Amino acid sequence: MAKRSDTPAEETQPERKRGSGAQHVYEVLRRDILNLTLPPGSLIDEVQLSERLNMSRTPIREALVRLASEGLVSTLPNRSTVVSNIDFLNLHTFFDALTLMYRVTTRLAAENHTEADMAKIRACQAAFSHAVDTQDAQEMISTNRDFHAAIAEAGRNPYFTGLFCRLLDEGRRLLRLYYLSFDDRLPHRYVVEHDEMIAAIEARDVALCDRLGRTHADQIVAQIQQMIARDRRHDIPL
Amino acid sequence: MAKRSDTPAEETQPERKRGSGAQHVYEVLRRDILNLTLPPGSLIDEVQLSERLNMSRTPIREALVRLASEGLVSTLPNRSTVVSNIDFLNLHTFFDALTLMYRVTTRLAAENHTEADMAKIRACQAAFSHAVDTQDAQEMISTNRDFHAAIAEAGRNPYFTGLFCRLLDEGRRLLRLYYLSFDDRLPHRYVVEHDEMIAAIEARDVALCDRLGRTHADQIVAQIQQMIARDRRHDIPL
DNA sequence: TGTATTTTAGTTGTCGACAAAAATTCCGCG
DNA sequence: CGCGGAATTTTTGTCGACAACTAAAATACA
Repeated sequence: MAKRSDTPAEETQPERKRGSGAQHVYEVLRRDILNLTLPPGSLIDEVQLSERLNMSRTPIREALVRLASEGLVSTLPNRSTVVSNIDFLNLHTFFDALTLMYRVTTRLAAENHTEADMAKIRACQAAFSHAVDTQDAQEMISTNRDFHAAIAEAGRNPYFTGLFCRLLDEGRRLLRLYYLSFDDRLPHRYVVEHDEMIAAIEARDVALCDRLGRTHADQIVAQIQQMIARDRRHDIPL
Repeated sequence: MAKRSDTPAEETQPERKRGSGAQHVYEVLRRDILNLTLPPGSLIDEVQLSERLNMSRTPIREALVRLASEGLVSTLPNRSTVVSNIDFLNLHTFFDALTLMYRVTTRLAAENHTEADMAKIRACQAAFSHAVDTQDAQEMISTNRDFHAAIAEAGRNPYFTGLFCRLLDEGRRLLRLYYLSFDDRLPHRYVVEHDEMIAAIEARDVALCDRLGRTHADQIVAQIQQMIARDRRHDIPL
């Protein structure tokens, strides 16, 4: 495959703290994967990465193992590791899990949130609203994820939070696929729904949170399905 | 021709297949952690392990990274990694997640199971029933986990299956803590409930599966809480 | 004797190198 | 010109070694 000259330059100084090597490459790779800078199916070359980040292959391998156990990359034995591609055939399982987690985390947030949690959630919502105002699609996707992650954190259940964040990241890649140069008026609806969620959480109205979580999930699922359906037309061979 | 490997005992000969080093130590450590052979808080010494398993530190580190990202061990920076201890203060979050996953996976199994799934589930239930008959506590814990994991597999949602298996493993450690030399007549009740679950799944009765999953979870949660409460008495200082 | 500081031992994180396996190229033969 | 197999190249999995860092032991000092 042809090398791309616009690889993200991460030339760090040789001055690095001792334990942070693997952590650093983990964060870099994770960010690039979620931003689709490394599109699904990309081959990850260890020595190329080690040269680019000025470190040995050992910390890179450690980061790859971590990413593999989170499902972000797949490593074939004795073969190169590739960025996991999105399983369009089983998207419904993703939607099922996402919907349930939207509901559960919002409910739990209503029950367990503190004032500090609400402050964080409001800050995330402000960032999301700003991204919508400025029509920044990438920022919208990222801040939307942070908003719901903050709600999950307020729910105080690390098991749900862990699964939900994983799902949100997967959704981040999905949305990024279709949001590359496209936007519509739907995001305003999300801003409104987010505000409703905040109010319901603060009022500790569990039933309302459940309903809002479900409808919000339905919105996003419907949007993604619509995008896929619209995109399907290009797949017809002539 | 590929070389034939003997029984994967503790002391493996230098004859090992190339890619299987890290996998092997991962499985060994995982088994020992879940069996409480390595009790929570145990320090894991890399060089000691490398000597015991006749391999370098590199594959051992890879296995430790994987275990850490699954939460089975915690690795302090520049310090030794220890087996994660059970968070008794936040057990309720564990119970919440476990209950929800019991319900969801059983429901999905009712909707999506095939005949092959039912065969596997029945085989697991037979193994569990046999363990109950022979009063083998360790085998009961292990086969009970496999039974519910098989139901989750039949539900065909890898996100739920992943979280559920993680919870079941955590529960395996919890039960093992209290089942060391103790058993009562409760397991028979589990056999009956398992049979009811199988019937409900096969009948594709989603509502009944939901109810059975919830009550089954309640049983287990109540049992664990009772064990903890009984154990608490010893904690009173005089 | 108790406390602060230095020394020492031990463990982890990183490195470069080497061997095995796969991918690729090269070459002979039909 | 195409194809099968051997040789080469590339990439991964593993190894031993070393530096950085932590914890404990030993020493100095009030």
